[in-house]
Amino acid sequence: MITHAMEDYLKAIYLLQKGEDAKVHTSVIAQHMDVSAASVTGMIRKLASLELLNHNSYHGVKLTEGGKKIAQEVIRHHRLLELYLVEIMGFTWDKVHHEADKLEHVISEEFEEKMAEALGHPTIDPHGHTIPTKDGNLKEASYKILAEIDSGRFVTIRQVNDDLPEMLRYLAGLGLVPGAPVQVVTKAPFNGPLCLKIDGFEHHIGREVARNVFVELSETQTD
Amino acid sequence: MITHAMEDYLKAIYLLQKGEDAKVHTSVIAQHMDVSAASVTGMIRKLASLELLNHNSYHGVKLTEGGKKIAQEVIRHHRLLELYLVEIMGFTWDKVHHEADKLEHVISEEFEEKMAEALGHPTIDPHGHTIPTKDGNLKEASYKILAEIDSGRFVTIRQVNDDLPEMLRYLAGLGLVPGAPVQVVTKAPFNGPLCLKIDGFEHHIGREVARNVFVELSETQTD
DNA sequence: ATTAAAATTTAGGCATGCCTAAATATGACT
DNA sequence: AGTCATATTTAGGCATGCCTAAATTTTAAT
Repeated sequence: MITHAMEDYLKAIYLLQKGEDAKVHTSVIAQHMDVSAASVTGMIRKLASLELLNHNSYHGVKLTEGGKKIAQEVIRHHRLLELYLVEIMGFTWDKVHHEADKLEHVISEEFEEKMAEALGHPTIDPHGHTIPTKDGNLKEASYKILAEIDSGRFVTIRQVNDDLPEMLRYLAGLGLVPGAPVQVVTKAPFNGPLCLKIDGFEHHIGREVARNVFVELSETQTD
Repeated sequence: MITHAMEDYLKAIYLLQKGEDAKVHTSVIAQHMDVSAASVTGMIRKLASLELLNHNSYHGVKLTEGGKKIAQEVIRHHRLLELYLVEIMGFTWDKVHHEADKLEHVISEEFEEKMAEALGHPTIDPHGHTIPTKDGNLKEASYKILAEIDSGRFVTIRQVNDDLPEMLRYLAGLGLVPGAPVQVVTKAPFNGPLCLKIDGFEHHIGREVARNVFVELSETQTD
């Protein structure tokens, strides 16, 4: 029996397991899930006994195909829910992460299908993350971090971190949402703020925010 | 902190506490929730310590105002969910009880409000049960049991039990849904079947089914 | 290679919520 | 009032999932 806690761990490990072969360490999981390292070790033992991951003691874990499949299903639930809550129910994009975190564990496959149909089988959630397909395909596009873009470049916003409601409200107020074209006008030194031209207006945002926004370089354009 | 299990107990006790002052006994709760009597005693102790109910040892329990309030909120969630799943998402009415039983504990107040708005602040769920108002008003109409209606009488279907998916599919196939006008043509003796005239056609249903359907007497009519 | 710091695991504990078996209280009948 | 069946509670146990503190392993630095 897969419990909600197990699903949460599998999801976290999947998302932290950036490189396909990279091992994920206990401490990283513990920090991401806000539990003690000892708790992570305990859960790892349980998941390993169910062959949902392989554990190399003291050297991290790696999901098996079975573990990956469950993680992808949970992530599909989560991202479909986020989009459904925004598009169909009228939630603002800062509230949906928390709501989806609870709902993702309890909805049925039929609920998932009804959402997918209502949304026209979407591929991207409100924050720009790829929605895994039903058969478990998840190719996360790898975008660049806005904070690391050179000044002068033109970019398109592609993704924002979804778990910081206040930051999401701030970003929405600036127009920094997926799809928005933006120019990095200047970057102040000593980790200073970025000056961005968004929709014709200049805004200054700190590096911390800029590290939570992911972009794609545009063809250089003159506007 | 109110756990999901506590919410389930409070909901069950509320629904079993038919008369306003009636005590609900341990064994009745145990049977309704499919757990042992000992488990019920344990949970009762916990709920009593939180002053959500009063426990008169060996003589049953009675919800306090606080306990009632929580029960009503859970029931409001459940019934709004059932209607939302049917009306907005396109579920059939036999599937929604199970889905709502899981969702009712995890949705936010905002989720509840969005559903109520989308549905136009409804008062009745797909099976004919009253949806408590936000301020906790629940006047359950008391209908008559179809099995106990005298032959010859005209009735309107008002309510059906929502937790037996197969029976719900059967009833829907017959047209025995809330709002349907029906005549009890005959009742076979020795707990035999009822002959009903529904939408011009005669159908024969067993007593067990007829005990799960609740009706209101119509003005006697000639049709 | 030794040692110290950091990461990880083990050990033991706690709350929740379920169980079975045993003890106890209630209520109905004689 | 005494007896017995039934209902309820108490006692003790188990799985889950978290915790802290102690022991152990790894890794990095000298």
